[in-house]
Amino acid sequence: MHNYNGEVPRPSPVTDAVRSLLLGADRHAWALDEILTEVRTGGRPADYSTVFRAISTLEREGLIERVELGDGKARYESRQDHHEHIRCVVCGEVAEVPGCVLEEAALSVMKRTGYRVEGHRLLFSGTCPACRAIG
Amino acid sequence: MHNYNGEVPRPSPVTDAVRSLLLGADRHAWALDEILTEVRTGGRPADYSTVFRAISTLEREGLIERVELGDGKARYESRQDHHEHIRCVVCGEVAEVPGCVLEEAALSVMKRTGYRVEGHRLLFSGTCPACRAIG
DNA sequence: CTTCGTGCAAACATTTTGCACAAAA
DNA sequence: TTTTGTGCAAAATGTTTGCACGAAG
Repeated sequence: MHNYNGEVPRPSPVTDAVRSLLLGADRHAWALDEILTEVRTGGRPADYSTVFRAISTLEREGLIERVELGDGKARYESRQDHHEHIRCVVCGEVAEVPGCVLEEAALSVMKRTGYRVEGHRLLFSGTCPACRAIG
Repeated sequence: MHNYNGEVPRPSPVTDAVRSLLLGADRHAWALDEILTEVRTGGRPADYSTVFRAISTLEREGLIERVELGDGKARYESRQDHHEHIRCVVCGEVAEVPGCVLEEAALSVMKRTGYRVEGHRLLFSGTCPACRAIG
């Protein structure tokens, strides 16, 4: 494929794989090791550092966003299709909360803090159905 | 001071200092190194590991809570006086958002995910007044 | 004598960077 | 020949644990 300058980009299989994974159909927050595993499962040998650099590029381009959900590992997800998360306090399983409940809260926050609000990240915690069934 | 059993607890200056810092008047989210610095500033030599263990104890007792605000460092704060945070995307400065805007969202989340909601953590991001003045 | 709080150092986990090489421009 | 994507290894950062000692019960 050609870019705007008519130049033919050099092939970058690992970076491309990371790109299509995070911006593809199944969009959610991926940890670095999960991305690596997924890329390798796709038949492509890849290195952690290469995945990291691909992620850094995507982040710099503003296509993805770093998310921390409380387990000490950074995750990354597409900046489109904004949604919140909920994590089970028992097993750590993370699910997504479709929709957004607080776009309208921004003004209130600005009044209270003086910050200009440009985004938010909301993490619910609770107990998932499976853990509720067990415990 | 005596406890319920009439026993005299052994003095634990470092742990006590951490305790009163996080549960004291100036309540906000503290990173481990900030806690260590603060304790030492208070005139008490202390070790990182001791602070860590004090934090672990407080967390196990349910008095404080681990919070991750996106800069790769864990923070801890009192579980009382619940509030949200907002972080400046330019300088990283973290401020608190007084009040809570979404206690009522829990039911909605439960309906959408099937999780029983037991808590939440909301992090706004934006630009703080100082960075807006500079940039 | 036993227990507990602490410091020191090392182990771990995760993220980030330096370096070299091969393939593509 | 120069540039870029990649792998390998190591550094850097932050969290957690093992061990020993000394002070308080």
